[in-house]
Amino acid sequence: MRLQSYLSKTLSKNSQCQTINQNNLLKHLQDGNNSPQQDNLSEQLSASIINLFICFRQINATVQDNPTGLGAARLRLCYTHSIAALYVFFILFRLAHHYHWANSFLVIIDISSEVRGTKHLTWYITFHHKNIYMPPPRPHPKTFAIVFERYVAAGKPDRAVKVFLSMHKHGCDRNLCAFNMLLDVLCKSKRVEMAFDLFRAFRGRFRADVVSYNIIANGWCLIKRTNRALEVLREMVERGLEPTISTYNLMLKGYFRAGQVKQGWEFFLKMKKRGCEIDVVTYTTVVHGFGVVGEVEKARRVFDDMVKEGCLPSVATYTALIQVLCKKSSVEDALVVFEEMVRKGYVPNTTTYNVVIRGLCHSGKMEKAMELMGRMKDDECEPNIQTYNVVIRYFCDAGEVEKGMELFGKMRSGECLPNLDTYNVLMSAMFVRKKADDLLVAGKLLIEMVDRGFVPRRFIFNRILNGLLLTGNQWFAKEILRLQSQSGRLPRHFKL
DNA sequence: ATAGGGTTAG
Repeated sequence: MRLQSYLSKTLSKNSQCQTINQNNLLKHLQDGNNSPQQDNLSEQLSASIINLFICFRQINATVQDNPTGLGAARLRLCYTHSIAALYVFFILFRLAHHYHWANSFLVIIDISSEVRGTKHLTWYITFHHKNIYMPPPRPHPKTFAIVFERYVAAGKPDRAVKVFLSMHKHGCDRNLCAFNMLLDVLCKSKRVEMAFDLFRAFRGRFRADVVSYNIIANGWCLIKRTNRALEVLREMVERGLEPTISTYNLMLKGYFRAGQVKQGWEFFLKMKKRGCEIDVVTYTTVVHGFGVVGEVEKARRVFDDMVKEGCLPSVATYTALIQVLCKKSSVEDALVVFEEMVRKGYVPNTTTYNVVIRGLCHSGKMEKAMELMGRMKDDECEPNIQTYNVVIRYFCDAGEVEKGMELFGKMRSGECLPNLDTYNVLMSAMFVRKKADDLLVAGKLLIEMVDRGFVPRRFIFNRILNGLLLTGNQWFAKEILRLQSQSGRLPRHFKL
């Protein structure tokens, strides 16, 4: 039992864990009910479990000291080892003297639904409420936002509504805030009609405020129905609610998104004429809006105008302009603006860098892109998952899989861990080359990603299997097949 | 506690 020896070793070494009764934990592992088959755990996974174990202790400790500030870095770590996180959660759950805090629940619900779908969501909430081991008796309101979102993403919006309506049974108020969160989740998933019906039915009861109206108006804008959004705004005014600057900004954004550039521009002029306090966000929206439809000159003009009118551009405004130039003009022009902003004392952030780096990659200037990536640290922003994914993708497209792998190696050892996309890009690149060694590497990547709780698509498995069988690597093929069956991704009617 | 500008390939 490798896991057990791991645990006892780490527990005796790590002072942070000594508050936990080792015997208790080991006994739990021995009777093993309810826990995943621990014999099948790979070494790496066992190590992650330990890591997670420590994490959860720390999360709970942190929350105890300071309920508002979570150990964000620690939390992020949990997300990269979803399976291990679930496992640890349940081990701790079974310990009589251990209890989870509301925030741990929040994290675990989020993780569980990512890995297992919506199957256990209701169970979690019910359990959360009833569990006598948990002194802070009410779930964090944010937990509900996550549950709403997961149900809606799984195509079960009515379940989300149901949970909302039964919130009070789980120890949480059905208040305006929760109502707005539900509306927002529905709107963001483009189920605006449903949100609107709900809104109309309950707006009196929950005393809908500016935020509710903004959410609904924004929802109509998201599905490009600006007329409906406008109606909502009118209604809002009729009911005596004063629109805020963000109300106007979202309307403006809606026009540009719907391709109604002319209306958008007129709306902007109207805002000016009526003496709205136009802010940077407004200008940024317009610059970006013109950019999307390819009106480089107009975007530039607005950018220049704003300074004259006494509104300084922000980093986001610069980012918008740079993106416009990358897409519709040339990377060189974009770089000029980039350097100009640096000269003026702005500090580009990760998004700005990502835009420039993407532009450079797109026009084949990989060295320059790498140079900028190195520069990011000087500006105190680290490359994030998007940065890595873009550069790796373009390296792979150019057939330089090694360079992609090099970056991938950096990711694994650093703060920024690969996601599903990263794995997919790299593995696809390996299939293109069809080298026997590549297939081995791809196979290892596959094992690693399953370990981390990602569920690879069926065809990825099949491709690797085909490749391995063609190159005569029967043994490895068998391993992969076993993995495929464990992830529930076997071909239909297939028996091992 | 809830909304609110800038990043994603073909």
